[in-house]
Amino acid sequence: MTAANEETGGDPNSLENFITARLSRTHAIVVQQASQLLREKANLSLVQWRIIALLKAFGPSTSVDLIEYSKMDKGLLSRNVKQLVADGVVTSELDRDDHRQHILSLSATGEDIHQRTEPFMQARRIHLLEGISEQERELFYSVLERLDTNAKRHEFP
Amino acid sequence: MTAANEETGGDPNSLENFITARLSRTHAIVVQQASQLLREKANLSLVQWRIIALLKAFGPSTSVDLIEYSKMDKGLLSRNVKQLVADGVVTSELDRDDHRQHILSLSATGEDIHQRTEPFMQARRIHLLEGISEQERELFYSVLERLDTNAKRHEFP
DNA sequence: GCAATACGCTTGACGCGTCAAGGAGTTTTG
DNA sequence: CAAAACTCCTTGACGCGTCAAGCGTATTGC
Repeated sequence: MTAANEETGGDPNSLENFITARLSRTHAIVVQQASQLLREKANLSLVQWRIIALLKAFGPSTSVDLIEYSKMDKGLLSRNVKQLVADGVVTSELDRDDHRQHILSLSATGEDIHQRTEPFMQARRIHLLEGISEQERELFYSVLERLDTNAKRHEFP
Repeated sequence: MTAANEETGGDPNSLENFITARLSRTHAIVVQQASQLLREKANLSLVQWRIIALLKAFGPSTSVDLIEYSKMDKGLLSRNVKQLVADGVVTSELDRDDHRQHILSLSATGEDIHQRTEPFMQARRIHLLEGISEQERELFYSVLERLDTNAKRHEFP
């Protein structure tokens, strides 16, 4: 009824909790570190930076495109795009063929920001993956993928 | 300047973004699935369930103990404990030696809830890890750990 | 023994991320 | 060609998770 093993960091029933909690923790650390870097270097949120990176990579896109690429939430995207447009980083123009949607592109400012921040983010990625071999990374991704599908497969029957 | 490879799922610059985004995605899916299950079966949040599981595993503990075990945030813990106490799941009594802290334990109700939900959560874990060998899991954890330390090591110099 | 400091906990405020409702526009269908 | 159904996007509301301020209590150093 008393405390368990404290020295090992203590994973009692070894455990349930564990894989999800473990994932949560690393996720939090990594995201936080990225966010901090972006805030320092460019005063951008991670979401905003992702939008910029997506537009850079895929070129002018609609919201639906970006959602397809990144799987992010409609609402989240909408709010962040709004901010980026207000800041002059992204331009938004009505699609003349379909007035429901807008075509988003990087402005000159946006391109500039991307060019300035990209090196930092690249360095960050390299740093993050330090000591992890190609092979390990592959397996890591593959496990993530299996977790995805296993979790989805269980969404209520 | 145009769209990249759409068929493969499209990771353009292959990428930055990618490891963090990838982690975010799996994290979100797994957490969401767990939360849903808990809400259905016991009307508990994931955080609440973790607290219960920790108290079950480690026995009566203070908030500081729980934070050490789980690395969760003070505030988050405080709010959730408050709720659990209000619901009669957890009992909180003032430490007679140190009036700053309370000793938290599972009530009979709490024990009961744990016993009822544990099997579901265990099944979930097994299901989640299906198709992932012991060895792969080990490596997965080890990569997570390296990501942790790499991310922390980079927090601003 | 009493100020200064440290600790445990609570609270308020904020950003992220998700969901659901609804407006404006487009396509389908009878 | 008009009603129904669908699509794109915005908005409001909510829970999670983090951070910082503050209150009460313990401990330390003078």
